[in-house]
Amino acid sequence: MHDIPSLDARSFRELCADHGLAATHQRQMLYDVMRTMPGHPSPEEIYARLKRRIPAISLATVYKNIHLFVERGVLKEVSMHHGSLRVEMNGHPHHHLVCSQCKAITDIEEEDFGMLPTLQRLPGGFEVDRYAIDVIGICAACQKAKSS
Amino acid sequence: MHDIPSLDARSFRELCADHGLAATHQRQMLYDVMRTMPGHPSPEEIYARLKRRIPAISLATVYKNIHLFVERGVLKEVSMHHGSLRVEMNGHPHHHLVCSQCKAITDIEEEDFGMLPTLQRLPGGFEVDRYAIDVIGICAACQKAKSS
DNA sequence: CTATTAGACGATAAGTATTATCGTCCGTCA
DNA sequence: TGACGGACGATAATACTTATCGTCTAATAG
Ligand SMILES: [Mn+2]
Ligand SMILES: [Mn+2]
Ligand SMILES: [Zn+2]
Ligand SMILES: [Zn+2]
Repeated sequence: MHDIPSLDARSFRELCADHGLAATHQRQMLYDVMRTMPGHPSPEEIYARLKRRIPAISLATVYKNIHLFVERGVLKEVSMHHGSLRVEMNGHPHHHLVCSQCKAITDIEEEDFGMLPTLQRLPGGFEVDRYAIDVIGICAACQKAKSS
Repeated sequence: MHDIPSLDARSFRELCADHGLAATHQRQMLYDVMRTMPGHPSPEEIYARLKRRIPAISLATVYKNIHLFVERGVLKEVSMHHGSLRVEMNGHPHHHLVCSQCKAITDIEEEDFGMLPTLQRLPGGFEVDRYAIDVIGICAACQKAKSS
């Protein structure tokens, strides 16, 4: 278990430049906080942490910039099965195990997953970017709870 | 283009009995309205149609019974990429093409899709029910719009 | 037949998540 | 040193959903 190193200002500026964004202090702190949160944290959770670094930050700014990051392709949205906005901080290509009981979401790396469906042709010329696969089922914890 | 035949009261009673639900008039009309709506209609859209048949119906009743149908397995929830509750009325096993530009969602039948991923083993004994696959990309309309 | 009771319903208040608005501030560049 | 445009924070507003509660209804027990 090693800490995720902080992104330095230089690389963050580059990241922003690449995506046509102004590199503000709030954005860098937001991005950095998100990078260090595992799983798929909610805007509120992100906001709570970010506030420790920038007490004056506003929740609206969090929402605005998460959306901005998603629009510009810095982050991917992964809003399924939650009641709120989520973004993907796991950089590896991966999919999700979704427990239909407790709604828990677990990452599963693409390489641990088996083969991808090989799609030959698509209706009306749909241009594929990627596959997002949810494995719906019951997690181990909920199985145990049910059988008891 | 042929109309979807109305579900008769007898079969609806059976359906409800199978799932441990009281077969009320409101529920039958709700189910019947939903059956005849293509795609993934929102609660509001369903409510609007249902109101024509039962002017006194309440939106709360729509929500309550959609949730009930989902809980009891009469319907499947498919809340991805929308800002609101959606259920799947397409009975065939299928997946979705999702345009990342305009957010349009199109069904794609499982058999038209290619093979399913063959999952060997699952982390910690997750019990698989089904796969929900979203093909993320750009729809034909948005491609045309972009290139123009 | 009543009386009882367990949902089911409709109206509506409340709650959550999200977005829009707006006044202000700050860094960049003429 | 202004002027400008984008970003920020506060907060009002919105959209969606759920909780509450009084009433109704259909089935059941007496
Ligand atoms: Mn993930
Ligand atoms: Mn569908
Ligand atoms: Zn679970
Ligand atoms: Zn599109």
